[in-house]
Amino acid sequence: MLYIYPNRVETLKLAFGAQIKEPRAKLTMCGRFILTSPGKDLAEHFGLLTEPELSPRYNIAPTTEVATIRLEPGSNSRRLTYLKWGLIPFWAKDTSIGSNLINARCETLSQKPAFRAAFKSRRCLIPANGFYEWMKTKERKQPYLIQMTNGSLFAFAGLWEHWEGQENVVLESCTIITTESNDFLRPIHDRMPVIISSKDYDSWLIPKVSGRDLLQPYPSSEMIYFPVNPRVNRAVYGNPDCVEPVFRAESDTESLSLID
DNA sequence: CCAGACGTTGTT
DNA sequence: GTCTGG
DNA sequence: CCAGACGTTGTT
DNA sequence: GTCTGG
Repeated sequence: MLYIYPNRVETLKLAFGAQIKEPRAKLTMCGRFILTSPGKDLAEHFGLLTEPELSPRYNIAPTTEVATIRLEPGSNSRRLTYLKWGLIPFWAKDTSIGSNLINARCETLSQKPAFRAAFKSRRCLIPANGFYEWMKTKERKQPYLIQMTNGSLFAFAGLWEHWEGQENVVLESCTIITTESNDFLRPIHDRMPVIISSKDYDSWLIPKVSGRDLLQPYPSSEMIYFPVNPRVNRAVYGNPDCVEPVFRAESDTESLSLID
């Protein structure tokens, strides 16, 4: 029909009536994070009974399995399990909706059909040592890593779901809740993931508490961010140099050079 | 009543 | 499953 | 979140 | 532009 090779972009613009846009310099939302602490540290931080086997992950992407902390059914002990990132509601006919539900707005959790049930009774914590945001310029997408000032382990507020497909296929999945940004991140973006203070872990996980009051922007004073190696842009690339700080030249035409 | 959506982010 | 739109 | 695909027919 | 896969 209209797919002609050499001038593919121009052809597609014609095909889809695309407008030519000038991207603006602005950070986008959290859809990628890291978990690098050893299992021993997670066990300590979350009070796990057994020490999990973990290898550091420098580029955790949607649709992959992520480590989560949930309450053991029937008890209040915490357990680490892996869930697919991208929530699949129990009523979904197939799993394709999941990749759209990697985040959930905290303001509407109790109204949205996709999250309402999970918000009542299926909460989790998602351990992380940092998350990525991207600055878009005309030339490139520059990733930034956002962390606690001391680089320590923390936890996103999450929800999870149980889904059953045909032939006994069972899938458990999760989503990360977002809220308005704190003062530190607001100038560059108006949303950020909800981070739960360690003193509030039980309040979040035990669903008898409403939990609404915990879904606040985390304090600015405890956060830092810096530009990192753009190799992290590829979701399949997971080497430690993802978190390598880079010095961003003022001019877009200059290449990036490493600090240190 | 049935059919179809059910979500976020970002743009314009 | 449950809500909205027709 | 970003990267990469984005289509059909037929045949080997 | 918009959807899918990671």
